[in-house]
Amino acid sequence: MEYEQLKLNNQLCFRLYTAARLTVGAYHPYLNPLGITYPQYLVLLVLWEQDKQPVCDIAKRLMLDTNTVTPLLQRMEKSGLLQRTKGKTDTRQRIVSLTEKGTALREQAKHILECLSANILEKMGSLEELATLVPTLDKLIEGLSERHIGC
Amino acid sequence: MEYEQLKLNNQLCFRLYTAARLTVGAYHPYLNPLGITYPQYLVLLVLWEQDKQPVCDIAKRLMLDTNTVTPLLQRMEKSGLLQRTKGKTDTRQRIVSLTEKGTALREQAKHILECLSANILEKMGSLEELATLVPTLDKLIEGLSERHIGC
DNA sequence: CATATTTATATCGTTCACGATGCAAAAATA
DNA sequence: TATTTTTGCATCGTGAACGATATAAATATG
Repeated sequence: MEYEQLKLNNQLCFRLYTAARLTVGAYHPYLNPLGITYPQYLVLLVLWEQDKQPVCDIAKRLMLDTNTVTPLLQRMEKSGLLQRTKGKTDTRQRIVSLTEKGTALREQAKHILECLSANILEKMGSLEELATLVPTLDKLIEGLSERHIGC
Repeated sequence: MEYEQLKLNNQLCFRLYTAARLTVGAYHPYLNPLGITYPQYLVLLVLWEQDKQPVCDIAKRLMLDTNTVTPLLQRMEKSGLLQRTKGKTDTRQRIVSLTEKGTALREQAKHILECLSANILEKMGSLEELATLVPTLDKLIEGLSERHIGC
């Protein structure tokens, strides 16, 4: 079977790609009413944990480059979720801070994961099995993230 | 811990999203020289398994909608990898068939997975561990794919 | 102190994803 | 057969991702 490896069903990456797409899609019914997208939700998660971070730190946290994060933040600023102010010690930096609206969303987002979990539990039977993915995904991510994002 | 669930590190979806991004990114050094992107590679995988399929079947196989697949195929047609001809029995259909160029790429793509595996093995230590992801990802995908893509 | 390098962010172009919508052909139903 | 519904594909708009490149400020080096 010379081309056995070239079968779609033999490819882990396709599964990751699909699982990620579908999982992000599963957030849509919950995020759409809040007026945010999944990547925007990720930014909010980071800022809810700690407000007032430079673009760079947010990017590092999300393992994204600034050329992805900057426009994302600009859109979020335009929709009133956050503000970007010039850094004081380092004027190159842009400090991102939540607005009231951005802060308030936390309350509404609090139950998303519960709802989602219940939803998936119903469809998959078990949540524990999903939890087993975590350590391996973390190893994979660590192994693949060796491209040094500057900062 | 009222907001414990809203911590980035507690979220499986973020891991899937990141792992998928990084894994697709790992294909880049191999696909870029061939002049194709990862989604285009997926289309080729499908067509290499079976040539001359309607758009719909390809979309179903990749679990994507036609509004994603159609432009993808159009770009691939423009770069000479495939052709889209009107179906004979059903004139609504567009039958997608590989060109010589598209067929020939299979030979060059044959070793990508080996190289990639070696690469990841070096960074992660084990490939078996990655294989353990597969059944769980499949269950997750099946659970989440209940939105009926027409066809 | 002057120059070179690095760093933080931004801009641009291309390619996905995907919701919404449109349209013509096929199939189902009246 | 006439009409409705479904199906297969396409188009449009928006928001990511990401490679390449630019710019100014900070830092390192001469």
